[in-house]
Amino acid sequence: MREFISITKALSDESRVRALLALRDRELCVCQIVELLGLSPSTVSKHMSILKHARLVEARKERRWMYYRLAEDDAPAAVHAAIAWVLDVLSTTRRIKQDVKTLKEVLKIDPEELCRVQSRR
Amino acid sequence: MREFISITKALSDESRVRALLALRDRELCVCQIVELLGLSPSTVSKHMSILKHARLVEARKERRWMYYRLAEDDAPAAVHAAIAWVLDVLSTTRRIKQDVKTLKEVLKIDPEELCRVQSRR
DNA sequence: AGTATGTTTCGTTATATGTCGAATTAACGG
DNA sequence: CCGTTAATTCGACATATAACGAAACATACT
Repeated sequence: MREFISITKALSDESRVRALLALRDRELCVCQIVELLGLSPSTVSKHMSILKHARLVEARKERRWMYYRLAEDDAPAAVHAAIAWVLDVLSTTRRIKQDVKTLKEVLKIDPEELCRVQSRR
Repeated sequence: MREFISITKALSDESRVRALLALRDRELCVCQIVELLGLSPSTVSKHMSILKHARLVEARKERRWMYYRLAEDDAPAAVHAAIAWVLDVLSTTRRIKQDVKTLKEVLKIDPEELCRVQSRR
């Protein structure tokens, strides 16, 4: 039950759901998610840690960057079912389709360049 | 997206999830759910209205009683998928199995008698 | 009409959550 | 080492949520 509630709580915020769906096709580093959502790095970091505690995403640190990706096969069955449900229900919504477009632009920018731009704001 | 978040928010509270699962096999009136959850009638009423707004449950008034039941076929696909997921993940948990037992006892009591007992507390 | 009963709404309170900016930590580059 | 940079943690604030009891509402019984 605890595990289930941690999943539904994680999925009960629009920004977190958008972040989760953004990881559909590839991993992303925090600054890329910051760019997509338009939130502060600290807020995004908090969101990602909530998704991670729910085991919906996994993380990997490489050099200075933290990469997040969707949960893989070692995650609980409840997590896989949740992800499948989210993808099924939301992939075709306006908001998520817009995010796909935005992401395409974000991915064109070199991550180092992206972080540098953000730190100047 | 709005619809989806209303579903996940509804499912992000343990009492609401327990109430939802209690409706698995039959409709229940508010006083029966009150008895199961051990919360005040006003709190249970609020919970049920949140489940109803998310379209996870439907309501029917008969005489003095308000009966709630699981959403039926006319509900959105996202709702059905959510209910299927919840049932699949939680039916076998300790808490829910205990609720099934408690419910069996509650159902033995005539609803009128149950309400009378509650109003004396 | 008047009273009892089942549920909901309202007002209040305590706790939880989302957000930011500042401070801190971790990793790299000179 | 020391400064730079990416991310996280901390502290603060505003808003949202879960809970209750009191009041209001709706229905039935006499």
